[in-house]
Amino acid sequence: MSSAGDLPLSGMAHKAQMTCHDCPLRHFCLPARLGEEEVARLERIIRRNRPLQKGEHLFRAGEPVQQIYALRSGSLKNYLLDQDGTEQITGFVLPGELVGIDGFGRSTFPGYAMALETSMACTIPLAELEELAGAIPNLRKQLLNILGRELHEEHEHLSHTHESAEQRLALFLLNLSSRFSKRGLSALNFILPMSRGEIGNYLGLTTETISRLFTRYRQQGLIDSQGREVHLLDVKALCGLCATPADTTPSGLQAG
Amino acid sequence: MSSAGDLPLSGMAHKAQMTCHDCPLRHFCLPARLGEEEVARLERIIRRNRPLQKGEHLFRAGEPVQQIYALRSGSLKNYLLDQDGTEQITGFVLPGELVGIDGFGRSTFPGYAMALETSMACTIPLAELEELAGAIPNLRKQLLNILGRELHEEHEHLSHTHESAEQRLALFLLNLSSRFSKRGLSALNFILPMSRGEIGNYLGLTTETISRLFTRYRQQGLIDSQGREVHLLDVKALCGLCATPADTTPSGLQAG
DNA sequence: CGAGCGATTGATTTCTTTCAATATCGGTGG
DNA sequence: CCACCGATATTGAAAGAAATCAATCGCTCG
Repeated sequence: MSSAGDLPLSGMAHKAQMTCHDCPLRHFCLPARLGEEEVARLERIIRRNRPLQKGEHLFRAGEPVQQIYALRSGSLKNYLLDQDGTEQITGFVLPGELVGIDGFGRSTFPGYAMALETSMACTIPLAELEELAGAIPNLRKQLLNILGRELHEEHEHLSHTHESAEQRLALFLLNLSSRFSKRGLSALNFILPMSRGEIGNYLGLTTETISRLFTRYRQQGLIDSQGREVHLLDVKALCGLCATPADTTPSGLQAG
Repeated sequence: MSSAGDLPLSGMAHKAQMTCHDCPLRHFCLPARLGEEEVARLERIIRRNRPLQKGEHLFRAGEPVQQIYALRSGSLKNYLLDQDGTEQITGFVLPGELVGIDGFGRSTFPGYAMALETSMACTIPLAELEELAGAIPNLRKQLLNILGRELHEEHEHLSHTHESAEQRLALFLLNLSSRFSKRGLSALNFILPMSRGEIGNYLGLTTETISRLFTRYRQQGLIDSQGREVHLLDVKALCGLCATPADTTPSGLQAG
């Protein structure tokens, strides 16, 4: 396995760009759409955190929602704990994405955000953000955009729920690939920040199933992989997996 | 089967309350948190639509996002069409809920909204709403609240993806029950606005599985049902189903 | 160097789907 | 008013996909 292009996410936005203005993720993040002067106003309310080590929490369920976060570097998992203490991963966060937005309208966070690797986040106080959103139309718009997009992605993910394990994992890999690519990393060669178990948990499958699928993909020449290192060899075929295998007649459910 | 308390959703907010001020759903909807004068300002930008008949679309994928909607009465399903034309239901909308919010940040709606029964919706022009959200802090806050809550509910739903069919349907019925109840309808006796097939589609199960589960629940005395009419007979047991089936055995009453 | 978690692989079981055959409901038109 | 129609719902039997149970391997970390 070569390792060309396998830059870790933790390397992103690492240098001392402590301002949105200089942040390479600026155009995906909250400051997108903002003019220079507006960015400066946003920057003024944002604080930076010390880096999180792998396994550390950015926040936990039950903590008061006084701020949300934007991930600068590294990666996180969001998860809920159901009543019997089982972890349910609801999503993975890459640099430039907001964290904690499902806490809007609640006094305390409903879930957890844990670093999958060394990570840094920007802290955005909620009261100040809401106020600023009143004053800056483009910030308001961007906030709604992010929420709307997030909601739609959730819907898409949900709509894949009933597909086969094979399709779901292919979709997952392609989704990651596209997100890495948007951040200037290789779309074809990357290192998974999460374990097989975490992928399975997220997709509603077991560790064993994920492992078997990786093996099968490898045997079919769709990917090459070793541990968390993944190379997409045949993106077209992976896409093909995601589409419905055969055209099954969409029999029921038609309303007029 | 008695039919006490089985008020149809289409009866809600039916009389000529054409203002938010007089709308019984006001406290769940966008105007929650707003003072009298602010409600009046919101009202001024809202239009009412002609009623939708069952099967009619409130909007379709690809239509420009110039407005969102709030459901006044009746019920809708939201769905996506995947590339091979299969319908994927992403949610059901009850009175007082916003529709089309996953269109924020897009030029066109990603999905469809179709009436499950005769329904009425309020139309909220997006440009005006965004502007008003700039001027009214509580409106801004409520908008974010609704989006945040929606996102969280989506996460919860997602986190149930890997549970058994039995658990998922129980969760679904209890969720509906709670939403009906919040709207002043009976929590125990209600009429499903959607078909078995639509429930299955939403939950990632087949029509047959849903049908079998209804039969099983009925045999176990958990519910009584006939067609779309449902009576919850043993809410506690239904809740029990949702909790982990595993070794949380309170007493040995449960037969394998 | 040992311990332990994560990954892989195999065998078996279980649940849900699929295929197939009625049954029932709601509406329509004769 | 009643018979008929299509759509929806129910039920059974068989097939299939993924979970579960179980064992091994490999790597990282202390």
